[in-house]
Amino acid sequence: MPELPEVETTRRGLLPLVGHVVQSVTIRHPRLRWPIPSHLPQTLPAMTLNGLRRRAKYLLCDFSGETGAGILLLHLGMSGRIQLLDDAYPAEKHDHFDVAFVGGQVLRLRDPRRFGAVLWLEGAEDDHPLLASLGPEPLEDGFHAKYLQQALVNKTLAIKNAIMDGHVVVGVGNIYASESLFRSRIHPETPANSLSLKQCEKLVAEIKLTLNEALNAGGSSLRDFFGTNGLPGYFQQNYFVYARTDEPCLVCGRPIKTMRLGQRSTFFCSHCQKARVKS
DNA sequence: CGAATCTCCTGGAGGC
DNA sequence: TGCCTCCAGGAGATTC
Repeated sequence: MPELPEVETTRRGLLPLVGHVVQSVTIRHPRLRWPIPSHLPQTLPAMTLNGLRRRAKYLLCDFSGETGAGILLLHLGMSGRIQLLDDAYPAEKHDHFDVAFVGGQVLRLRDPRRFGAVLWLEGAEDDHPLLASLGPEPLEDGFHAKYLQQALVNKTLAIKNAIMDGHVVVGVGNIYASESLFRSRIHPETPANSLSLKQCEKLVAEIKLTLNEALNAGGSSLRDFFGTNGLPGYFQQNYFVYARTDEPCLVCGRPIKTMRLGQRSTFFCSHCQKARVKS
């Protein structure tokens, strides 16, 4: 379950590939969330990787060559991981996709549950349906309290579901939704449009803080993250509520509660997070 | 429109 | 040991 910090950590880990030229592409199991484009082994070789960007949880790899240009879009789904190998040692069971570069380095996608994606975009990425209507990046200045409150107008759904909606803000997954709401002392069921501006300020600040902490943890474990036995940064984090059902709240000591919200497990402290406001 | 539900997939945990 | 069921979850697709 890579969240935004893991995707960003992955991006940084792959930066050494920028400037390198593709040697070959191997597709072992094309059926991810969508089929991996079958033309990639013909299209990508001889192209140069010009840059690596991230939008939401998508990795955007900019390629160009004499035959054209495009963006290789990668998504890790919930079990995906990208490794940067010094050479193409034998692939294991869930290693579905390789991009080998001149010089021997290999970008390898492993994704047991195959919720991830490998797509090829040509033309302006903003026109692509997956990217066109995304909300702001949570760590950028465009995500602020007034924006959030405005984005939640007319939304009566639970705030936890609202901040996990990529049209409101991208990159807040199930873990950090629960965590940032606890840290904001907002009950996850609170109707989204009932948050005060002050609550929006607090929530925005805590989302940024939580993600930045995870990013720092991920960054510090970069080597491990790319190793075979490494744990992603988020496993190193200490959570206030996530996956701590019945354990004592780290603030008040009462047992952490869990509930289903939008088909997702949700963790909170019923004492520290005030019951939802009736509207 | 908004909101809720369904869906993809496999590994791991728990029950018997 | 083996088999079964349940659960985890990102986010687009579908339905109401």
